Amino acid sequence: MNITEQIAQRAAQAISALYEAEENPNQITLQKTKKEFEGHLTLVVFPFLKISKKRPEETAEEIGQWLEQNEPAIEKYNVVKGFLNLSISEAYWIKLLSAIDADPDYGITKATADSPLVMIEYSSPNTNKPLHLGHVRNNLLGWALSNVIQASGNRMVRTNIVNDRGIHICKSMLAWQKWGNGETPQSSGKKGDHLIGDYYVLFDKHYREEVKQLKAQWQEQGMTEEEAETKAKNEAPLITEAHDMLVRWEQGDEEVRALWKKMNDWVYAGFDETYRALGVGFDKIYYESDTYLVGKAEVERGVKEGLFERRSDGSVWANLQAEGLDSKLLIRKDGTSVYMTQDIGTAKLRFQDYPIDKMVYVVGNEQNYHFQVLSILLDKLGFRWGKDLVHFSYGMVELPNGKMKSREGTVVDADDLIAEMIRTARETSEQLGKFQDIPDAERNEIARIVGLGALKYFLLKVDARKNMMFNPAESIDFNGNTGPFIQYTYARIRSVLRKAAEEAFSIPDTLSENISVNAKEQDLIQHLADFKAVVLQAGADYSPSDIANYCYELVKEYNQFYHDFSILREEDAGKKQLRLVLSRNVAKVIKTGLGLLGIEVPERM
RNA sequence: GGCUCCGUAGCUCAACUGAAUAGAGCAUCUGACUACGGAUCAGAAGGUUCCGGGUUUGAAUCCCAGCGGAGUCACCA
Repeated sequence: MNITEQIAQRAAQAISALYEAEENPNQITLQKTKKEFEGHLTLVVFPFLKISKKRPEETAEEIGQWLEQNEPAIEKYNVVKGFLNLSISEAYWIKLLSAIDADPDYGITKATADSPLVMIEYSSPNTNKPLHLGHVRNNLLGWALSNVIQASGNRMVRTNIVNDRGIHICKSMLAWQKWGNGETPQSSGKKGDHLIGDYYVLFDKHYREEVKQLKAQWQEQGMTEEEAETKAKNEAPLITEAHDMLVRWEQGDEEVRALWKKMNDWVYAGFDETYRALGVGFDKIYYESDTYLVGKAEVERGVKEGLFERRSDGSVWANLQAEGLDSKLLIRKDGTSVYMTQDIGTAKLRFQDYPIDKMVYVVGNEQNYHFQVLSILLDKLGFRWGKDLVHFSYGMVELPNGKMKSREGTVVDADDLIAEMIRTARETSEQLGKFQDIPDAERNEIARIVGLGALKYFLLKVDARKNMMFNPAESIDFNGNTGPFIQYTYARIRSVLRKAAEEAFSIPDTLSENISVNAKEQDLIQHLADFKAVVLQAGADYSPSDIANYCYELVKEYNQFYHDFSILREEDAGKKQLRLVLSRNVAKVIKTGLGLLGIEVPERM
């Protein structure tokens, strides 16, 4: 139990003892005392006035007195209007710091065999184009979130669902057959996913050309513009060929399947490289080509059980009017499956593979409606985690000059972005003369850690729900609330500790309780103590952005403290020792927090 | 148009369940260096929390109406 919970419980006791009330202690919340006032924790007494039937000041005074007498951790209190400010004793702070210091796994709750099993799905790429900035946000959020959930005592399975089938892949395949001249990643030196993406673009280019010509031709023959355009889009030879190919794929045509496999393998090799660079990974990968038939079978079961209806044209629908939604298509009239069907199939397979207690989908907010429907459908089909599946919905990434649009070439490619971040990190460090005594291999490694840290932190510090602005120039700013700034602070702390060791300045096993603790130090200990309570134990309720901003807050405190330390460094040894213990713990907390976010920290930079 | 989300300093973002004078960074301005790591630190300035009502002892936060932006409403995924 942390100090905030402890005092809250005591305050609940105080209230029931003083006013004979039966209020449940859950109602009592303490907050950190604002800087302007004396104290560490503040109890707002307004909610209890109905029980005490006294004025705010009087009520606060009475509770304060009771706590001072009955709770040893509380040294004194003061009352400002309806706010009861409580001060925790120095002895208690030191005890707390020692406890934090003594626990090597501070902040992490390990899962046991009985812990809930949480499955998370993230990334979910299409195989017809490389990953872009939007995927980067997805991957980093997914990875960080899975770490947070795992660190709060859950068993974790990370999964990816790859959309490896459909008309879009056929387009790339067709273009490659027509104009590829047998190009391979080996022959051209291109990353596989980029190579396939290029053919997808090529298909689109030729297709649009065909549409344009046909449209003009048919307009001349007397069709209206709209008629001609629709007809051209549907009947252009290229799109017909692509459709034929999809049909052959569904029929299991050997030639098409072989080509499909070959090209998908190139893409996977490319994706793996990007995932490795981002530092994310998966325990299990699902492919839609394996799940769509399962989904269709589940839907058929639903029809038999009367959950869904088959219309006269053969299509299958779920009527969700009872839930306040429309009808949703599940199987087309030609018998092929849609997105929803595939997600149902994937869910079924996952449920077979693992005893899932909780399912988390990390998917963009443009699919909010889809997941609302999926939740209802899975529930109807009898999956026990269907009803309360979590759609961890995140906003779009926008650029200073507008949205990313593939047609307009404003898509920020993930691989390009990563390379650019590393390059900038390296250049900046060299310009600042940071790399003077460092061998080349280590320079590269530091540039990689710092560049990626900048990217990750920039994307994770923003509330996931919100659309965010990605400014490439600002992202690699090494000052302020940025990854590099936090990494830098960590490296400085390590440096302090190294020097202490060189001077044979020992850190005592137990801190004697007569060492005085100043307000700033108390503040830092408070931060450390809160880490577990506020950020980690609450688990999945807390998002990566909470942890990111928390780390930054801690670093700011440390920097102030560090500044004081330079002025007061000749002070007595006791204080110095305490400060070294603090440095060590600040380092530990920063490292843990960044680790959860998937951000590496260099020892020096 | 229906539904969902968002609107906070010039810009990018915080503010946990409603709580004290709404906080950071960037940019701007003023200071501190023969530098314990200057990728630094101290300080200043910057706000009608989109507008209007309501609930409450108390509202950026909850409710209603409006304005602005985004997403979605495919036999695409």
